Amino acid sequence: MKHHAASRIHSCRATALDRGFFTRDPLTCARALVGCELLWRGCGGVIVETEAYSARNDEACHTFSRPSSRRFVASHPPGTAYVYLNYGVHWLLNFLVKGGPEDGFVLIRALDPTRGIPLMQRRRNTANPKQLCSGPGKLTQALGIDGSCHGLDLLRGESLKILPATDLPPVVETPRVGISKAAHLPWRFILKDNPHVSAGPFFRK
DNA sequence: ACACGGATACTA
DNA sequence: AGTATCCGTGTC
Repeated sequence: MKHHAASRIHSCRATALDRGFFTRDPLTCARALVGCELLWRGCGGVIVETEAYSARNDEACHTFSRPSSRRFVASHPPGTAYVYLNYGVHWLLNFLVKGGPEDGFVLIRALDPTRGIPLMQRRRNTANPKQLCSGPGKLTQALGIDGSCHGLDLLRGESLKILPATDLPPVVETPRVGISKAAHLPWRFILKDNPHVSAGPFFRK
């Protein structure tokens, strides 16, 4: 049986994720976020693709080469949004993981849209549902997330929320996309057979 | 295949 | 100041 978000969006989800969810290692968090529903100001979708970045010995993690990123980890609680501009073009959304065996981030790479679809279609300038959130830059544009969201605490305020998965979804792990360092690590997690997973530059699935 | 575009952290 | 790099997308 196929596992599409649309079959689950009308079922109940419990209250939003707590801080303890992000007080684990980045790989556990990245895998567990697949199937959860991300909400931001009336728009949102089920997370269908994530990547883990570890602050411990991961050359692809910002903390490896960016002092500002290490300061961010030190001065914010787990669950804080880490948003940055990549290639001068696209905002990318991460969440801080902290206080467990190792700190790090989870990059949100793709959503299966569930809420605010007309608004996301306008922001993305396309009606194609598969073009709305099928990539880390696409989903931030669709949701209207930019640098002003950097540092927002997921566990405070009501505009940014993640609701837990309603069941244990089938998750496939693959190498991370688009990085030059530590590219072999299988730290990308996707919802099996979901059509909204990003294609990526190398069409990896 | 390539253009687009800016923050960050280097070198000096 | 100048340079290298970077967790991508759209159009060529």
